Amino acid sequence: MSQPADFLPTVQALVQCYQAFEAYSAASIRALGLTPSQFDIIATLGNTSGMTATELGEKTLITKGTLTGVVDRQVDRGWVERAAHGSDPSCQNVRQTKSGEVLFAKAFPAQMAHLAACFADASTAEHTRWQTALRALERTFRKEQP
Amino acid sequence: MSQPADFLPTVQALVQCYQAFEAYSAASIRALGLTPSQFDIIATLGNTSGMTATELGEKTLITKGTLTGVVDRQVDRGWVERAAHGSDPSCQNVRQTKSGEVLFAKAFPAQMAHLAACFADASTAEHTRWQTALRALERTFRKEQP
DNA sequence: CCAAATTAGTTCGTGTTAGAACCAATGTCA
DNA sequence: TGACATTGGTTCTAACACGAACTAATTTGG
Repeated sequence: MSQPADFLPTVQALVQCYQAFEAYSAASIRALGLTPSQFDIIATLGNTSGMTATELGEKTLITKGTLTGVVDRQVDRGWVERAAHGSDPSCQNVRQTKSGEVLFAKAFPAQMAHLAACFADASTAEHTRWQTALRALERTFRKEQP
Repeated sequence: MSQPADFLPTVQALVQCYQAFEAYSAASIRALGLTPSQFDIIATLGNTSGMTATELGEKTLITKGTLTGVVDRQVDRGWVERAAHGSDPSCQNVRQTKSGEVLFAKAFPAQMAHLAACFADASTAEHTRWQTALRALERTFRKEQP
């Protein structure tokens, strides 16, 4: 049986790594006047013709109850709009407005540049190692789920 | 210069891995009738004679503004208390009550057992790989900070 | 010895979060 | 065709979350 002494360092390393990423990433997003969730929506909707709220929730990992509010606020700001879904009238199509596209065109490259800066001297091999390790660890957490 | 195509998969893997951990971990914490933050406080304060709010915030990575509210609610529930700090009267000593200790004694082992379950067949070598990768990735995010 | 900078906590405003209960429209099956 | 489950969204509640502004107490400098 696995002991806390074995897995706690792993869990702590994961949490600290994620927090470091969050802090680094959020700093630049906030500098753009956005929250992380708002950026997430804008980035996901950018260069698409919109999608249903359910789809948007799946891609951004925001639950549907939360999504209603996040989208509401973006509608208020005029960045996205809810339109009727072509085929299925019970769905809606959430998509960016012109002003949302302008914001996307400014914010997305800025954020990519910010992230690129800290990865400037990471090799391809290193990225491969990271991805392999992270995916294996993710499977560890998922395999126990129903 | 680093391209999004290089580092985005890494970032996505990190976020998805963390989300998987959060979901797995939070499920069992909620089953105990606690929130992740509440558990964090209880676990950090367990088996100690208390600490200052600042110290508690550093260990749990909860910012001080948030911490006031989280501790308030635990005081209401009778799990922790704010006492005067021995030496420095401008500090306080946040510590568990008897009832908090009872909760810790029940909740902490339960959560450790839950985590142990998913790590049951992870080798020591695998933990080492994970920790090495995560710490290197964390440094990547921190080295750019002021 | 007093003014200015620091430190520990609280308060406040805005926004995010999960989950449960809810509603309306659609689909299923007897 | 009519009860019934399913699906897509919204609403509600309780709890976090962060940053900024604030208070009170302690240091530090001159």
